[in-house]
Amino acid sequence: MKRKITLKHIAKELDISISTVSKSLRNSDEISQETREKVQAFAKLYNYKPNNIALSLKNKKTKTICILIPEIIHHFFATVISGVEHIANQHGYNVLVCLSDESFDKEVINMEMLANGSIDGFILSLSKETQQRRDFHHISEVINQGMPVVMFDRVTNDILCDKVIIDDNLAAFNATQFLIDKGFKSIGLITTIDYVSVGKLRTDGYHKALLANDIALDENKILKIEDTNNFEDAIFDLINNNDLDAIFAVNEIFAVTAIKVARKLNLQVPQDISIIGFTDGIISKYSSPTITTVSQNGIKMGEKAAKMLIEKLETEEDENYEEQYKTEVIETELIQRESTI
Amino acid sequence: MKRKITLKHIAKELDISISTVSKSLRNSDEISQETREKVQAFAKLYNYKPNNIALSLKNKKTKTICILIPEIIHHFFATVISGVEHIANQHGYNVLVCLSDESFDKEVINMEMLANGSIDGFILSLSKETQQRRDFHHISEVINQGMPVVMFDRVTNDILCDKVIIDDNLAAFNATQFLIDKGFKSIGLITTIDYVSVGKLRTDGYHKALLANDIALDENKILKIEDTNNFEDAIFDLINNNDLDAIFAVNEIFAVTAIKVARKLNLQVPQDISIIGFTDGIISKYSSPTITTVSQNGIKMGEKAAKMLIEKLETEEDENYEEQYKTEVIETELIQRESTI
DNA sequence: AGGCCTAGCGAAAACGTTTTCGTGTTGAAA
DNA sequence: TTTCAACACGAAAACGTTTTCGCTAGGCCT
Repeated sequence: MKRKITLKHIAKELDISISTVSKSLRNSDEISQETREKVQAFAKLYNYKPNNIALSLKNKKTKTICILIPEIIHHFFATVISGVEHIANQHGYNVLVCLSDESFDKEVINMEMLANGSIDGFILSLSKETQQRRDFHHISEVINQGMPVVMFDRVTNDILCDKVIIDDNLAAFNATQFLIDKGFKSIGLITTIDYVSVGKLRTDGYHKALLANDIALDENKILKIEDTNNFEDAIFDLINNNDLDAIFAVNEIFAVTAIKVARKLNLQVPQDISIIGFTDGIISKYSSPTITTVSQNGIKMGEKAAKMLIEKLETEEDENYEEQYKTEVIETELIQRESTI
Repeated sequence: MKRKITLKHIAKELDISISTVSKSLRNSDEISQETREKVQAFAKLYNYKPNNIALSLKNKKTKTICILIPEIIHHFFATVISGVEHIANQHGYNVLVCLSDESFDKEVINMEMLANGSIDGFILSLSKETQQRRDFHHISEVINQGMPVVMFDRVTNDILCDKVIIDDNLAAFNATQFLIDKGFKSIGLITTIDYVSVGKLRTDGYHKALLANDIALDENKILKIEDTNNFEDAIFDLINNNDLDAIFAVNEIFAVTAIKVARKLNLQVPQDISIIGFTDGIISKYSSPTITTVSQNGIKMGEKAAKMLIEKLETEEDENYEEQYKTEVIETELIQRESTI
């Protein structure tokens, strides 16, 4: 078991000072060619690699960013991480993944733990509980300490920072309009309860589309799901009690479950009822019928968020540039598949 | 923007030495009650938190582990990360996620980058390319430096370290036997090319089951897929050219595609043909018909791997305990759903 | 010969901790 | 009065770097 070799070891072995070793390795012209070569050869031979922790302490930069998300077993978040990792890697950054499990406390603890020099910045998406409480002190605290934060997807207006979102409202509007254009008038909505920001925005988009086309809003045709574990019966009732000719669901699971329920009710998709989902995940692609959906490009969101964060980190040097926060909107796309006519 | 406060600041402000501050905060009885309280109050007021990097440098422990996987947009790996994160969090560790993108080079670079004190240990699953090359020098090097490594799922016998696997061979045997017990004799296999370790093991299990039941092995009924982007036609040919009454697929995607192809060929699943998949992911659960599958408990694997790694890290103190490597086998389960009769 | 410049190197501080080992001041015992 | 222990605290080393600033020796110019 070879222990890691340090500058000190090299210095002692070659009988020169630590400074000389350090400078030789960085090819400083303060040091003679001869000495440089000697040191570099020795370092290579013993496979010297600088200790990152020491560097971090010295430079006050860890070259590590944290992505804090509600959960990871979720295709969308996984794609975001993938995008973040990709860009981070390109710029020599590592990615720490932290999970809040949709819990406010875990979110707070994680942020406090890491705000002590462990990382250079945060990319985060709010937990449900945090959105419900509307308590964001932990985030503003971190920002106040001078640590850059980029929020994505589940964001809040209460915090000033860089953000990456999709236009949930518009995307939902377009999806609903798409259904209306097909001639449907009785369009159901399967959504989440309002405190989930994106759920609310999508619901609003649905409203707007109906309004724009003079279709009366019927609350009976709107299902707000709270318990994400058991909602099949609720969807059953929704479809059974209303004479729907189309459904807009705010996520994949709701959409695929709607298809399943429709089949139970002897309704053919898309012949008898059209269904549109949200999030172009693996389910939409492989379900049968495949699902028409609003694609929410997680990879792009992750990439954008990482780029914004890293740019902030690298330009931070200039003390005298003034803080400017941007909100980037990633465009969505309606991917037509088999679940709509 | 409040800059982070350090021991030095507190010392200067209170006009005492750094040592006294440090000791006071750790409640050392070397320091008078009075001083301790004063310091602690001050620290609390200014929200002092020790700098983790400095601690890491001092303790030569980072309380961070890295999970290095081929990709993250893959339900199984996401569940493993989730399991790892869960246990790591419980023990006060952070999780760095690194992606090899199935590339040997990226795997090597990542490991070399992090083996310089950035992390305390690795949890890893080999990239395809690494398995193909059978070049594991980067891993043995890291182990030689005294850094604990736990491999999971895609492992190799060429490296001695802790491992967490499922019994792929047995699981495939059982799945095939399950089909045989249903009375099927013409069973197709959709698998990967042999250098993917788990693919080979599952193929072997299929062989064994046929052998044990005196069913002749027919190479025509075995499809080895290399290009994971375009294989639908290959599956079409497999089903079309052989009179299969069942199929065992070594992953979800192959299974769901087989169902789709079967439907194209006017074969009803499961009435005309039964299909079993591998990996209990989101597709199996939500496809229609839902897919009978071998559940490979990713969460458990992640948890187990994290537990093994952390145990090694925490007991490493005792220099004189001798290295002992274990291989843990996580049990699989055949989850019966609608794709088999 | 004296002065100055430069090449080549080393000492030391700094990053923020923890910890070991003093050191000075008490008060009490001898 | 001397001695000694206990108490309360500080100095400094250590972790592994980078970087600023000095220092020395040699060579050149006047």
